[in-house]
Amino acid sequence: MKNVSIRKDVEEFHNSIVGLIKKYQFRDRNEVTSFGISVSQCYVLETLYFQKALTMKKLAEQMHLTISTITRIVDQLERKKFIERKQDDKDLRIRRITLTPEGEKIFLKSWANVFESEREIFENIKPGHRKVLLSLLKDLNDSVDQWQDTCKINK
Amino acid sequence: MKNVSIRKDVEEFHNSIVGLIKKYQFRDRNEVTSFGISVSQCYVLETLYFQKALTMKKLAEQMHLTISTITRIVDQLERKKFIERKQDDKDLRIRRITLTPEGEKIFLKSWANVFESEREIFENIKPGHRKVLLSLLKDLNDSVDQWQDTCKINK
DNA sequence: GTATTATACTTGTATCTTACAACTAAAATA
DNA sequence: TATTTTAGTTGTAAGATACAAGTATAATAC
Repeated sequence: MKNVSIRKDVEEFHNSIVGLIKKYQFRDRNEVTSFGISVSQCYVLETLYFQKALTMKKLAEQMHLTISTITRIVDQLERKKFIERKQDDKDLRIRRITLTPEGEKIFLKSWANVFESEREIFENIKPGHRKVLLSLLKDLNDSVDQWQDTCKINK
Repeated sequence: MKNVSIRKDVEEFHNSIVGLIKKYQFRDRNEVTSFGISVSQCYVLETLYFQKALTMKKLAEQMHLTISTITRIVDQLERKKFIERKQDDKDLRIRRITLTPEGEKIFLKSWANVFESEREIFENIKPGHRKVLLSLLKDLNDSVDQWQDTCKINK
């Protein structure tokens, strides 16, 4: 009986998560790409906006992508002059990626858009539930991190 | 003061959502693709498993993709013999997509995998918080739907 | 009852996404 | 100094996605 009910819960959980992912991917494609950058490109700009001068490796970790994938995205952004690759002074293997002023500008523009929709979505949630939601989303993020860590250990 | 605090909340909300999306995409790429199907393909199989004989249009709506994208994914799955396109009896324009036995088999296999990880993630959440999380995730889904509807009206 | 319009889907094309394996260059270690 | 490890790039290949243009069928309009 206990097992059946948790199974139902996990199913419901799964459906909600999958639903959110599909909807948010759809939202991002529509809200971001109108600014001449792709969704992945925007994520990289966002990451660089909040954490300056990251290496390719750090970027890959934060985006949950391989370094080779990051190389391609960074290539695209460099071609568009939105970021710069600079060699590290001490360790010549390392690239430090930084936003250019244009990159910052385009990011803020597209971000304003996304932020506005995020605000509308968040404000559809009953005021009394908002803080709880934020706290549970944080827990959920931690929980996925934890799961990923135990996965790595098993491999 | 009120505005500043809601702005902070929305930022936190945004970060949690983006974090979840990246992590879950990563999870899905790794858990699903080892079975010889891609993530999108698996989503289509899942949708068809729970709702038999959908049309291309219905599939597209549920996946939040265009019909032309669905055509490509369904092409791939048909080539692999995991689904069948059948013409509707009454309206010859309409295709009804159904899982083949092999399609059902491969879906259940990959789904078992995903389900297991979903269970682990869900069980990392404190037991007392689980029901609340489920309920809030549902609210959040509704909220995104609502936002998308108002978007459509404005266009 | 044909002519027009709308619907359901497919195809051509273009760009983005992503990973793996093989490579280069630099640093660390033995 | 020789070997191994680390950081990153490139070749290659498959998938993901949309838009616009096309085809076939159904619905509507007159």
